[in-house]
Amino acid sequence: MERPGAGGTRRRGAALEEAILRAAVDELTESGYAGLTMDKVAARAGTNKNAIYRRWPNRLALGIAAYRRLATTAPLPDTGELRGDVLELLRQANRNWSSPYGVILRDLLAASGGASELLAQTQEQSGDATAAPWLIILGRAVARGEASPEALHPRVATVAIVLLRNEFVVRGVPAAPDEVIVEIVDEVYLPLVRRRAPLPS
Amino acid sequence: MERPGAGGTRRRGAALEEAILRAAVDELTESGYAGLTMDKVAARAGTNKNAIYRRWPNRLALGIAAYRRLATTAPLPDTGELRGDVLELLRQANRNWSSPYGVILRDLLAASGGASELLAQTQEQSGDATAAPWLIILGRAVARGEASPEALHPRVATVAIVLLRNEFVVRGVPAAPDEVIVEIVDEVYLPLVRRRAPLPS
DNA sequence: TCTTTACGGTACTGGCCGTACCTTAGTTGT
DNA sequence: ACAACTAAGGTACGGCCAGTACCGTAAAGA
Repeated sequence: MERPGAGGTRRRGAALEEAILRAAVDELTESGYAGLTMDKVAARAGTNKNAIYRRWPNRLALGIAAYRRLATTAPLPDTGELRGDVLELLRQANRNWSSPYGVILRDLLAASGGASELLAQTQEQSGDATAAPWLIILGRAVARGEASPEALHPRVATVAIVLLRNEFVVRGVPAAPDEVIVEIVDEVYLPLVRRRAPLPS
Repeated sequence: MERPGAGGTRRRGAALEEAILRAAVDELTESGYAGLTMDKVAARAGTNKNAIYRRWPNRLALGIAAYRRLATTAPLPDTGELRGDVLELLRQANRNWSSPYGVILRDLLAASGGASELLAQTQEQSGDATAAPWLIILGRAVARGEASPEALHPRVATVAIVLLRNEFVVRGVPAAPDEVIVEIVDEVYLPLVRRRAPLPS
């Protein structure tokens, strides 16, 4: 459909792989994972399904490979104050998950049937990758005396982002309103990490 | 395949609907939503796809109707102590979500594409239904002086169950280990609801 | 008994995944 | 320069499944 230098040239190897992947990414963003069909990708890349199946074993693998192209990493905020950092991290995630990428990610997770050996290292997976930025900004907050050292625990540190993710899991597609984010921060997260209450009597 | 009184009897109306739904439930528990095909349900109910499509517009609707049959409600725990109640509620949810039902629910949620008008009132949806039991056991805890009145806020009250749900969303199928539940309770939930820290200087 | 309703049977379209097989062009080694 | 190999292109399937169409026929109601 769109061979570059039309005529005799026949693409091979990396060039063709690149074209396929680019076509898959386009299909994914336009039609989502449900609309990602092997025939359409092949047509769009100006090739046929053979070339795809020689590189990826099935549709899911292609979908995941294409998704990896979309995953972006934003720089870690550093506003000098814990509340600002937390709000910014949450708003980044909110934007990201409410974009088409978030929908695609959910579909891929569903398609891989929970047993996400394939998705495994797609960022946001593996827990560590999720926890890392939170531990960093919390570490800075502890140094400033804004947070208690006991908060430097993955389960505690990631509470805010987990609550936000829940909004997407339970309600569907659209972005969480900013009030929700503020509420998570002020009603839950900051009270939790600031100073832990002593055991009662 | 299994008409009850074989021979001349032809089922109609409610009886047939019941048989279809029962067949769909069986298929759903045996093969999950992915394995729920209209042909198999029809065969299993001893009828054909027409009878199904006269009642439900598509596969998803049938799947949801069948799922509703599986959703069970457990009685609210009342151990006389907040920690015990919380642990019990979480363990109930853990059992439920790690059973086949949890997998099916996730598939249905994914298939309805976030816009879950259909799933809407399948329990565990609509927020209120989720928050209600937590507000009740927290209310008792507040009366006993075990928790702070500020904790009687849906966002705060449901933190524990949301964190547990996250375990299922991020990691896949299997049950969360009991240590995770205990950690959620002791590291996050109880510190959060007991006594809120005052704003720092 | 006669009419209406809805079930049963069957066949079909259309979409899509994944595979097979063969032809042809580009690449590599000699 | 030529041969041998590798990988792309073309095309045609098989199989599965959702959803639709049509028709004969049993049950329910008047």
